[in-house]
Amino acid sequence: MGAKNRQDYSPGDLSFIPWNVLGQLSPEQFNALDQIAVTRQLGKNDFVFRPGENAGNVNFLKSGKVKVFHYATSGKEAILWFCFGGDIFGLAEAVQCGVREVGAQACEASVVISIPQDSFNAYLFEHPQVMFLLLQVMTSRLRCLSETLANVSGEQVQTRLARLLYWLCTRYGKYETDKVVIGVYLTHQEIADMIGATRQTVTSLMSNFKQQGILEIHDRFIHIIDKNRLCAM
Amino acid sequence: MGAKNRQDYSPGDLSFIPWNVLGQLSPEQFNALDQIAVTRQLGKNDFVFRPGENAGNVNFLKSGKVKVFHYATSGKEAILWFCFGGDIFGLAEAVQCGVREVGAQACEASVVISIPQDSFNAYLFEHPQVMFLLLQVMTSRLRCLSETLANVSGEQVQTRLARLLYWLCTRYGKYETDKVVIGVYLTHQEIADMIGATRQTVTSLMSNFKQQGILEIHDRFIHIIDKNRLCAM
DNA sequence: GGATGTAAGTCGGCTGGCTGACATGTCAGT
DNA sequence: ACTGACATGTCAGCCAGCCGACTTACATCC
Repeated sequence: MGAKNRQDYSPGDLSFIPWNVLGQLSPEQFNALDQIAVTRQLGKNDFVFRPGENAGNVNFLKSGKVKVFHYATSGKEAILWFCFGGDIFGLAEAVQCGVREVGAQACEASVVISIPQDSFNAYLFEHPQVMFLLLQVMTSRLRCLSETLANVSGEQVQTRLARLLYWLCTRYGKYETDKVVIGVYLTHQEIADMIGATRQTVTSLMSNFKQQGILEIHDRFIHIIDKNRLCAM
Repeated sequence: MGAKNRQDYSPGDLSFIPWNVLGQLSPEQFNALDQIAVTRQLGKNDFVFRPGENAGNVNFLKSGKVKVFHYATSGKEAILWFCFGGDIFGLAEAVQCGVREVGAQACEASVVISIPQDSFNAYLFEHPQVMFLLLQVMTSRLRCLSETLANVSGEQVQTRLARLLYWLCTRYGKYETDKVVIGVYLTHQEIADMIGATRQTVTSLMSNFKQQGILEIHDRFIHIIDKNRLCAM
């Protein structure tokens, strides 16, 4: 079921359960799902759904990048996570037939498939293996959010940024000789929204990290030079 | 499956899916579960499990009160939620065979049943209805944590406290004539840990609320007099 | 009774990080 | 080449809320 054994696990390594759901389905499971799905093409900044809408379906991201976020009353948005190829999103409200509390917005051109809630639930009972996989993915996200929450409510901004970068390394990092390239492009604003800080603070902390030789920016991508120093914070 | 219909739902009302899992099982489902479980009696402040331990089992709370929390490096603890009769906890790590990232501690004398991970997974495949219920509960908690995260990272402490009190009303409130009694006893420190603030700040804000006539304390229990004013914040 | 422990209440001082404002750099479209 | 849109970089001012320290009020236990 995609669970590696215990040796692969290190504290804070939340990629233990791959979030890519589609990639973990058997061809038969995937086809059955694909048949009840509707495909949607999205441009940059298009919404898959907005907070307040009625939730009638579940979504999978075939390609692109989608952010799932939550608005505070102040208008500030908290990014819960980014979805990449194969990720499921919008399950929570669908499975509970409620109103969307979060929004999902494409950060770049993306392809999304949507499945009506009822057919999806029926599908799950026909494929208990998939239901179990989803349980694993959801609990994995729960752990991830728990950790984020503990960080935001108990750590300084610098620490939170260091943690986020470290986490991005383990989840989206491409390892090269003596450095790690974070394979996703994030703006300072997005980073700020992920750690509960302001854009300005992120900018200045990133400059600090650059000066300290912890990281470098090339082609808008973050290269982590000294992962250990990051870990120490 | 315990899902009420849409009319019962109001924004922010996260009690939509009851978290009480045991109470939603059929007698047959419960007995099958009970047979593979080990019962444990816990005194006040006993740990069910601590952060860092290997997670080999899933727990249900039969009676009492257990808090699930996450330590920050500073030693500060973030309380993720409280568990009451029937709640499941410690599923995340068990289902992923990992190390505990959170701790679970009894706040009062409690009775817990524990089920080894392997037998529990087998049980789930034999009872897909229960697996689906867990998926609902987990996604419900995911929503709850998402909301908390958005609050902590985007709202003032006063707002966060007001939100927490409001949420406690809907989840644990006993409605009496023109007031709501929050049916769980929480110390200021615990409240602070739930909203990412300090004990002192909570104390002084609670005094404010008392002076404003929003709430009263009787026998250590919080009575909400003016729920609307709370809601407005 | 006294001792010990835990929760609640109060206050002054300090500071991390937010606010707002502006300058610079870069890209896409016309 | 010009324009608009968006990202990054920088800085002064300010304040919400943390920190540390102390007091009071109840419990519980010997």
